[in-house]
Amino acid sequence: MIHAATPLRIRRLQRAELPADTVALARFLIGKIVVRELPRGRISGRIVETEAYPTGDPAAHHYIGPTPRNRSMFLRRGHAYVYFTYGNHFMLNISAEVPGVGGGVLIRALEPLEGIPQMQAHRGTSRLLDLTRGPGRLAAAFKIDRTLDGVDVCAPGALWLGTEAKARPASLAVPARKRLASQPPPNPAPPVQRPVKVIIRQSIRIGITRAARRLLRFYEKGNAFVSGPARLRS
DNA sequence: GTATGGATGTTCT
DNA sequence: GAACATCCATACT
Repeated sequence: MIHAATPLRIRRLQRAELPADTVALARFLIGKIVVRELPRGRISGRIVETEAYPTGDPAAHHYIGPTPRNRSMFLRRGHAYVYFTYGNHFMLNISAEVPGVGGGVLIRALEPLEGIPQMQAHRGTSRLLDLTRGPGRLAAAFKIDRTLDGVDVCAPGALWLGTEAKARPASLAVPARKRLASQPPPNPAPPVQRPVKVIIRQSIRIGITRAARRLLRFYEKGNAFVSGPARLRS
């Protein structure tokens, strides 16, 4: 695959940019960025795999109506729904519909961008491919737990959604020597290798039993950070 | 590479 | 008591 190196600049997504539909949002979020602000620094990762849990889906936690656990999925689109499952793992979802209507997108895998040493510490492994491949792993790497349930991810704070900003044209860039010494460069992240062309594919969802045949999983074809068996990654 | 079983805590039947 | 939007170690092809 052809790759090109570009500097990483992230701008926050506005809620108006998010499609007002769960399935459309699941597709839209592929290639967008999850940003976690922590005292020791920023962690970020590019979304490479999602699953839609749309309104009326019997596999979705919101299917039974609002409860104390799932109420965040009834918030206006762009809020975090974080829950705990299998006795060990937190899962990060993004609410997707209008207030009072249940809908969510599960973030299943990320490609690590910034803060990799912190992710390694949180996960207890140095293996890059194991840091954020799978919903439980990425939540651990990003230190995501119940305290982030209900957070607005379209607002500044501990957890938000971003997208890659276009590199500033050289003619408009502030020369480094004119910056105050105390101000860091706007984007301290190193250049990131990324595919020039991203192909988004669709499949059945992973790990569910109800409505198991619906094609509501989206992933970046061939990306090494996508979870699941090989036939659901290619 | 794929397959299987155990561990864990919350929610639901 | 069972199920669960999972992970890990282990066994095997």
